Amino acid sequence: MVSLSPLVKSFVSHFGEMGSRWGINRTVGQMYALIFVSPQPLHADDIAEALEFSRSNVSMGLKELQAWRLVRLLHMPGDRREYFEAPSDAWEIFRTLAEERRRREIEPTLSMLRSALLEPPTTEEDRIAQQRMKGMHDLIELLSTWFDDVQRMDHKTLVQLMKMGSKVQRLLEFTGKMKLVPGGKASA
Amino acid sequence: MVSLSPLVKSFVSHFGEMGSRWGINRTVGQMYALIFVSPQPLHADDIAEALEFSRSNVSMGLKELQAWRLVRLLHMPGDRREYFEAPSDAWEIFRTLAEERRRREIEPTLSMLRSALLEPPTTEEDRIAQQRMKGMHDLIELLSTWFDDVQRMDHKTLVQLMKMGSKVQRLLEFTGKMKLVPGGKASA
DNA sequence: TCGAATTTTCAGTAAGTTCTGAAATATGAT
DNA sequence: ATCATATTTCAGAACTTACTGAAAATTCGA
Repeated sequence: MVSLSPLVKSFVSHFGEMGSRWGINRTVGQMYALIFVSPQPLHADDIAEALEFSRSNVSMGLKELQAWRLVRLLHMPGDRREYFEAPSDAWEIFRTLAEERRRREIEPTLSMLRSALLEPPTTEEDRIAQQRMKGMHDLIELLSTWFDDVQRMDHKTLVQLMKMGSKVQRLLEFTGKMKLVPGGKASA
Repeated sequence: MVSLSPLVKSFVSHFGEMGSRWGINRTVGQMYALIFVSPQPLHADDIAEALEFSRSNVSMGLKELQAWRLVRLLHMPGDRREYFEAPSDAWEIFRTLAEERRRREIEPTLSMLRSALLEPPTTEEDRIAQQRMKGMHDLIELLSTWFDDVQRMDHKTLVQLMKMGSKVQRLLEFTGKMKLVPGGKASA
């Protein structure tokens, strides 16, 4: 794969742009995109050549992608270079991204908020500040445990649920009249 | 408010750190945190003084926070300076953030993918690349419309749903046996 | 309309980050 | 153990972004 098709080129460069809006940098975004669309696993020199990056930059980038768990390292029989591939199942990618972002961004914030809320407020200002922090804390925690739960659901159910969209509201209203309630157990 | 309490200080500086992991920069993150916990609306000089930033930096930062719709501009009677406050309802903030990120990050990617998928593939490589792009496109679209729907749901239902977590799965299995199906209408 | 108060713009600099090439290190076949 | 191949590290260069102070523009009361 010495030169990229226009299709792949535009995908790769879009990921470059977008990558920098996320924490990931431009070249790392491009590397990921390239690995993602590649039919075979790639090794570092493939990537360096295709994207015209220095070999060392590719090495760093691959380290970062591994840290995000967005690429998998593998070996080809009779070749001692390291090859990389990206999971092609979009759900798996989404879950990985969500988990990593949560670990890096949400958890630290939650623990900061928790410890801030333990401090006894000394002034009226602090009391109000804590009140707002509590609102933020509670929402983050709610979303966070919900996400945990949802991740454990099976794939098909999740799609079914999403496709229902807000129709689920009617379902809840309806079952609210029965014994199936949050925290309870289904029974007709 | 000439000096910040330790409580507010640590909240503000945490948001500084975190801000830079998001697209928002350190000082803008701090400005937001300060406005968020402040009992009263603040004007630019308050912020510049409290955080020791230049007045012009504060002006830029406020512009950015307004662009993100994270702060609201308001006026105090008999004072022509501009005051800013942040919505204190965590749900509202979450919704705003989600909408803005979607507009800035998701939509452009979706439209790039859509146009990439319209190209007739010329090589086997491109065919595979498009297949992967399609997986990504479909997931993003599913999540995206789902999010739209959910946003339209009322607040209480949403909390109820989240608190159920994966128990919703049992509910779906259960109602699957009745006439309430995705796309259909509830009926006992 | 003038002028004081306030906000915005912008060029220049400071700070931060990304990328490279060269050197160092690691790996595995012989 | 040696050598060829592959990967990593790292100091500095190139680039990008953030921040400031000074000047310009805007706003509103008198």
